[in-house]
Amino acid sequence: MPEGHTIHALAARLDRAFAGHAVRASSPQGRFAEGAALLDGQALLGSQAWGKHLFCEFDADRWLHVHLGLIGVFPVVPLPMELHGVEPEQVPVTGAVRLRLLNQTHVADLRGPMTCAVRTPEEVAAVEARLGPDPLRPDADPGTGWDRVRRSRKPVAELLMDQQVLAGVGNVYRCEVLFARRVDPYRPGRELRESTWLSLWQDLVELMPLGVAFGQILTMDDQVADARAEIAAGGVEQYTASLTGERLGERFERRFFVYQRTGEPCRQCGSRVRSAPLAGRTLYWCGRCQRRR
DNA sequence: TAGTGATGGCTAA
DNA sequence: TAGCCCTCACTAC
Repeated sequence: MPEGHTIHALAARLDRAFAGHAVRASSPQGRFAEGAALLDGQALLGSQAWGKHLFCEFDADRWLHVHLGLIGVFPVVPLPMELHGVEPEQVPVTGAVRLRLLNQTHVADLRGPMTCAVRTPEEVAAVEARLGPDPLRPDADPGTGWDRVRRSRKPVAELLMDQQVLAGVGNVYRCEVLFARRVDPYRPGRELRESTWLSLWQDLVELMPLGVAFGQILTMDDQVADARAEIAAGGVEQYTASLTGERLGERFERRFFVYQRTGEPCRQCGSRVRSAPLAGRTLYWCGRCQRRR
């Protein structure tokens, strides 16, 4: 279930479990045997995310590059006490594990990724150069995304999903922020005002860190307020650190403005939420609230 | 128990 | 545009 917030949280989890020490790497499935051999025994220096791409820096200028795609998973799990410090082959494997990272206390099994490769620093830079600004990165500049949007005839809902325009935004965030700002999803990028683009960007900058902190996408005003209050009270750091899998411990009820609410009444105006395919995924929107003005 | 669609996106055609 | 990665949650039977 990877939009960008998932990958940022994953990078932090990997670092908490593995960074700073040598890691055992293997490919139980066999499809990444050569790459795993390059990483095996090297120290993990640190992990970072750019949009939906995960980069883990190992010793000797070796970078693990992972993209989960739609169906990939990479849970980081504490080893049961009886398996602490055992040899890698003694830790049971279930299913098709492309890459396993293991140390004395944790195991991380990567399954079903779209991309799993060992890269050079130059190759990592080339991947990052193709990506647009990531609202979760402090160095991100929304202006580079706007340069593409303002010249494009494509619908804004398609541009929001284009990783060269914005890195890390997936189908949930695109539908929800377009609704929140009452933007017609079919409005061509070149007809969008810059102020509208910046308001969409600002919403993402404010909402996506909540996704990282709580492990789920939060967009509804009341849930966002509750999440912010919890962060202000200082209770979230421990909560985040305890997250291991993707769906463990959902703190908030799953609830959105329009996402996956086809045919249900719009929470704002009561008219039916509509849906249609756009850019390869199902777009959800309110035809009345998001009418072009 | 089997089938299906999904919070992606690359490659081949 | 179809295939693919081959997981996971949910639904129909």
